Amino acid sequence: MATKVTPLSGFPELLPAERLLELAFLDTIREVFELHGFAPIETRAVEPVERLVGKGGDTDKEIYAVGRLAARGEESGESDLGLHFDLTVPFARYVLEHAGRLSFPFRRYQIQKVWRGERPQEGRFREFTQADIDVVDVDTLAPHFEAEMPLVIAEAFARLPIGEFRIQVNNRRIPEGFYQGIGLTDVAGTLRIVDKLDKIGPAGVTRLLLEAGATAEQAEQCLALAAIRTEDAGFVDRVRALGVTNDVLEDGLRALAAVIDTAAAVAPGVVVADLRIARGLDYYTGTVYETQLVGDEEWGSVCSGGRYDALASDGRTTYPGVGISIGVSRLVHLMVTKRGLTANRSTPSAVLVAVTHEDSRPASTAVATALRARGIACEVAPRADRFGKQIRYADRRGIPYVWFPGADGPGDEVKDIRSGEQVPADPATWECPAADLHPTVVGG
RNA sequence: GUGGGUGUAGCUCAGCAGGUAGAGCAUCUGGUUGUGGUCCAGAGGGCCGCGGGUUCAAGUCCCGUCACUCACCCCA
Repeated sequence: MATKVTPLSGFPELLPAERLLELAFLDTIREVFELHGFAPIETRAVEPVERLVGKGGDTDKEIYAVGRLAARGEESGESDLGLHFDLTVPFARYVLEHAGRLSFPFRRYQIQKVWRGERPQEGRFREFTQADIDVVDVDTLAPHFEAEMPLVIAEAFARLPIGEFRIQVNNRRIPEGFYQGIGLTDVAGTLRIVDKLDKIGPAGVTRLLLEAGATAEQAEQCLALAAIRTEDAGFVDRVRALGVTNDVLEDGLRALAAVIDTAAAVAPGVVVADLRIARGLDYYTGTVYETQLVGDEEWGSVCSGGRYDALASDGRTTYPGVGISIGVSRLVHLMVTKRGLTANRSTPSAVLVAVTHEDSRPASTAVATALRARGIACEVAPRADRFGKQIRYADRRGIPYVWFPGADGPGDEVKDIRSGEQVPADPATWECPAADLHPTVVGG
């Protein structure tokens, strides 16, 4: 039965060359994560719904429910399951479940799909991949981990062909204490409004704040705070100059200054204090991160996270943590569609072994086996077409070399179809140039 | 969930005073009988998203519906 196929909005699928690009990104990310000693884990795709709800604010209603078709309408007694919408909530559950077998502080990385049922848009998907690192400890978490997270990301991003980027850091206690200090009680609501600053500008934010019940002076103070952005701990004096005193505020200033001082010493200019950012899910309690690509800030954040002190608790023991997550799908999608990045071929094959005649296919297969034994990815031509077609088969896929087996015994030759150069070669000794061994990232 | 836009060939799109479906690219074949890319010639390929209505006649007008898309919300 021929059913018309249509794309599913928000569930993107990549072509081979794009997937190879994504894999190249993932390889780099994983390598850097492991260089920093993060241990790999994977959690199941589903969690009991009651564990997911209430953790991510408005994401509650975006959770995908999962159930057996046969369970519909029956009193199954099964607990309701939902697909996880991030990797932090499942990780918190994982820590509680396996605490007895883990060593703390526990540092792990996790690269998996997550699902959110929100309306898709450019660079916003319903199914996407996150690459997440977190550190959790028992009862207390040393503050230096909050400086470490963005530095690991900075190292990974520096190895990716994505250009310049800025990791913006804030501490939620700063706006919280500040807003309280000037008499605003709806901290979350105010944060949400101020967060729109980039989109609607100061006048728009002022208008919304006034509508929310703030005075003109309070709105002005909010904007003054949000305007502060420094590459070092200079933000502390600028906040103090606003004349607001509050213990929570002071606490936040101290914490953020510590993160910025540490980060600035290692990666100056990459990690900046930006007091307007407030994002992240509801469970963040202190430091929060957000990352933008320089020149393409309107794309939104491609990496964010923060510190959470109460996400994982069994009632007796609390496991505070801090983590940060790369939006791999968004990053790759934007690189492909906006910057023209892709892989230089649509298959891993470095060599196409031609088939002279169907009768001699075993000889071609033997060549391929010899090449593979030495780590050279290759495939055998699907048909014993005339050589022009076999070369075209390779050309269409970006395969750089075509191997022509000799008629009888020796006499093999390999052709670089880009240059046209063709030389005698032996499958047991031929060296594929390192640059051609694997697909590489091109474009941009 | 709310509002706007768009649904025609694999892809990008044209067609609209209502009169039995087009272009470019891609694919395939041949020129080129075992060495590609250029060029030339040709071919295949469409319930014009779906359902209903108006009409002698609907890809074209009307209504509905679904999908995609942009914005809001929220977020990687």
